Amino acid sequence: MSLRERTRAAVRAELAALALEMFAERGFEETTVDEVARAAGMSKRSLFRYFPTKEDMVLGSAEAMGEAVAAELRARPEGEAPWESLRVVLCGWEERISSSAERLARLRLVEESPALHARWVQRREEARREIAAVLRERAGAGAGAGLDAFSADLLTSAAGAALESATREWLRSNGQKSRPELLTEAFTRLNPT
Amino acid sequence: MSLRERTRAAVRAELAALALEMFAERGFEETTVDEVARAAGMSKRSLFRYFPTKEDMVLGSAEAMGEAVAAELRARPEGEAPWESLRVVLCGWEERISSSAERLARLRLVEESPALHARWVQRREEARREIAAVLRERAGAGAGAGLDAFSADLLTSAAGAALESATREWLRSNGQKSRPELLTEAFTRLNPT
DNA sequence: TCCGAATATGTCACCTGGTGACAGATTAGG
DNA sequence: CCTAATCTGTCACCAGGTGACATATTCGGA
Repeated sequence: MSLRERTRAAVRAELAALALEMFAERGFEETTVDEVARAAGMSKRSLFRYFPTKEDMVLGSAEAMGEAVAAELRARPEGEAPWESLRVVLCGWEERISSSAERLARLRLVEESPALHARWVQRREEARREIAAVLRERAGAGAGAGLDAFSADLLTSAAGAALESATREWLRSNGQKSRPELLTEAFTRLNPT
Repeated sequence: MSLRERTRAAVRAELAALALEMFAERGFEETTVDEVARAAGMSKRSLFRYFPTKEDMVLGSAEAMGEAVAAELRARPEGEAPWESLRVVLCGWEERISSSAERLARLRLVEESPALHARWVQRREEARREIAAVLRERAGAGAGAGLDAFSADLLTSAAGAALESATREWLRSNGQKSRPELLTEAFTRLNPT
């Protein structure tokens, strides 16, 4: 990575942190992009050169997740049941991500702001599509081989529901409960055939 | 209902039909509110007096559904398992709604336009919250009495996933398959404990 | 039938998120 | 140090909404 790319990424991270702070304090809708820009010492136009939309200042680059999960899913053993694959990959992902105070603030913000939540769900939907495609194209024999579109949709949507419920419960516990455990519990209760 | 309210509702329905037609033809994002307004022979401002947002011209008044489902849910027998209650109510609802060509067009539009889909999910999320509250406040004994917040969230989110998957499969079949049957299938496969 | 009050509409100005275009400042890297 | 790539600000603009105010329409009662 070149120096320019690194500085750019650093500035972006700084801007995201600033924006998150301001949004958490004064509310997402109530805070203007112009205000964030001026607090960061730059113009609205320049700020929009770092983030495509206002929502992205909070959500960050979550589009990478879908692709990564899809790749990990492809690496799972052939015979494994798709639901089990999803559980392993998502729980593993969950264990790797830090459940910091910043994450709590961000998720709370997302949960409370409808516009933000809508964007967030949209992101997850894109990821879900990718993951469903992986499940459909699965090779090999056994229960999880080459799912039809309906089954792939149902399983991935259910996994999304599990994630969502685990997140909300985590928020209710003020970040005290273990996210991986919550997710495992949700996956276990939902046991699609 | 007074005459004014009736005419207002009629005009609203006419406007919604016009908007749906225009959006289906030229795309949702590509069609301006001003264009719809002028096609309807009124100003942008007046059009916005019939619909709070552009998206509502397509989605209509879906907020009534959440409340109605919640009410029906409250009327289910005390001992019934919550998942079964959800299945019965939602499938019953599905059987009552006409699966017309217009509905197909609307759902296709919603599925294809990200902004529209986001709004739609948001609506369903509001309904889900209401329904989860009903499940939590359930009286009586048995498996479904007084669910904790996590269980209520998980079950309602899973029901949402079932609805979503059934809808997408219905769209893939060009409206040929039976929505109630698809929904029943989805509910049966997802069998949370 | 006519009048007053409620309601619908149009117009205008304005805000916010977002984008294209262009000019000038900055800086990486040879 | 020089040049080319990049960053930045400014300005104009678009689309979705909203508030305010004036005007027209229409409903319901006298």
